[in-house]
Amino acid sequence: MTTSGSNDYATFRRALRRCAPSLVRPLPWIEHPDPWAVLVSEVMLQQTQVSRVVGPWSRFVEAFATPTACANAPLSSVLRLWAGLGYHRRAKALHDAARMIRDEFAGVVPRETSQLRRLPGVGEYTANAVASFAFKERVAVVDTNVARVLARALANRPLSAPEARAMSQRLLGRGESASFNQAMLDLGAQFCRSVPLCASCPVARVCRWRLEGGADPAPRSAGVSRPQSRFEGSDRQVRGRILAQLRGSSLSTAALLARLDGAEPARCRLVLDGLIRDGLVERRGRGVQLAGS
DNA sequence: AACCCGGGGCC
DNA sequence: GGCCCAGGGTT
Repeated sequence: MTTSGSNDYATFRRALRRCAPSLVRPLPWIEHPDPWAVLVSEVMLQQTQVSRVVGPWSRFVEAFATPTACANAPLSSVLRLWAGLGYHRRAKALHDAARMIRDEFAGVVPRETSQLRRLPGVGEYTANAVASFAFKERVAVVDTNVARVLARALANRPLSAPEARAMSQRLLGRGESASFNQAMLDLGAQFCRSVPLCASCPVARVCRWRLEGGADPAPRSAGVSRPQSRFEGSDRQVRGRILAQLRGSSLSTAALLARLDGAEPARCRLVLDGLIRDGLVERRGRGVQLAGS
């Protein structure tokens, strides 16, 4: 069988380390000294491109410099700072996480992945990312970018998520983890993209897919991210419109429905009920407003 | 395992 | 129009 030996791992590790300095992007949360600021960035970056996070992240960490400051604020304030990011349940989860940090962790972001995983909205990826980037714990971070790099450069075959995690931990070796993880993310984001840019890729000379050929071993997000349903005409789109309206001001239900022209009122009411169930919106008299106003 | 959750950029 | 994006939670 054509398994890749430890030699291949060492070769790739060296190549990555050599080009890592040229890969790093000047993003404000990289090497940021405050674990809270790192946690905020990682939650915002879930399924969201880097370019869309920079502005909201800066405003957010300025408004809430500590978990306790965020925890003491109403959810409505957090939702207003979330404008432009989407997936608003993340905003509530982060607010709830801030309250858990305040109440159960003495206001200090925990450093162990097992404790980080207890925070709402923090899954395996985010826990490992915070542990590595904020606390320099020796854990491998596997997101859609890293999974692509592993499948193409090291395996040259599709990888399951568990396989990708195991490979990444092995590739990490004993070296310092934060710069390794950052280099893997940057490589995946800038060269080993969904549509790869092999001609200019700095590790093309040690890439198994490049050397051996064959079909792309990492089509459609390398199996780590899942395909998403259509957005146009979806409930998600209506949810976004409702929250955009309520970010401006509280509204009577009638006024809200009038501002959602194009969507049937019956469906809008159901979507609104969903937002209330999610704890993002609350009723007030005959009207509705952002929760925690 | 399948489904839900934003929204803009890109082809 | 379809695919992508520093994923996580619920059923």
